[in-house]
Amino acid sequence: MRRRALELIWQSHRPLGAYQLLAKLAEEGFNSAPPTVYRALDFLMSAGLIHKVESMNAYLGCAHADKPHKGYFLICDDCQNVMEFDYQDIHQSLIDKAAEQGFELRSETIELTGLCADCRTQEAPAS
Amino acid sequence: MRRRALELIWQSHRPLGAYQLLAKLAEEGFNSAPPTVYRALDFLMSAGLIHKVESMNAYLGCAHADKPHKGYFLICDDCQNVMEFDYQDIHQSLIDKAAEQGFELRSETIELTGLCADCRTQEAPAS
DNA sequence: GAATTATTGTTATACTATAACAATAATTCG
DNA sequence: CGAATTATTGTTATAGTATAACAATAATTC
Repeated sequence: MRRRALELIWQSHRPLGAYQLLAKLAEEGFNSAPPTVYRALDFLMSAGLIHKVESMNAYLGCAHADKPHKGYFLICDDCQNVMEFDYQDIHQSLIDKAAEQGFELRSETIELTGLCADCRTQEAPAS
Repeated sequence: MRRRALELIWQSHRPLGAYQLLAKLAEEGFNSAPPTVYRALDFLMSAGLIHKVESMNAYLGCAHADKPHKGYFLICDDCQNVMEFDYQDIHQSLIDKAAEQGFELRSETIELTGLCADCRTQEAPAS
């Protein structure tokens, strides 16, 4: 059931809401009330296999399940596609910046929105 | 009513949930059902006076209401206090990083958690 | 001061998430 | 093995966050 949840999240190239996932699982006969789904999501998150996109209340397969705990996202306002990226420079800058204020960094939520290359092209018809 | 909402958010030094705000307004006689409060929050956000902390579903007074649209937060896991900071280097790096992928940046959600200086001291009793 | 626009009120409901307890399945270890 | 422990899933109810849709009032414009 967790495995199937993960597969469904992976298959979607945009973030999936918990209840969207629930519906898909239900279609397949999994008798999945909200707690079941949220438990699966929690498990997959703590296993570092998915991330939560806080600004969308949605869940996304992690692009590199090896390195734990960094989900930096580029979210297209138009098509909702999400690109995950990893940016060591920024990570280090944030650690340093936090440390300057005596703050010990534990987790980072970095969610950027805008227009992806494809949608920019489409929104500028007369180029 | 928007003014009062803003004052209440400013008075709180940690992020305020919409329903917490609603309760405070109700105490003062404002007959504020959820839509009223959310409308005030939307207004204050689009005016650049407050930010939403996505990872907490809570709202926070903006530390520099002049420069629009940048809310970088350091959130203490322990005491929930939030420090807002502005970091031009990171902002520029993000723009560049996004542009590398053909992405036109519009908004940034940067929410960092960890331990603030005070709470670090307290959690390390034998120092 | 009538018409327009902006703001607030009201009711109902949708969406997101968890608490609390029950049942079942998997694992451990004598 | 098989009882005890631990992990996972099922079930019911409810808490918490947010918005739709329409009504009423207040402010502004001309």
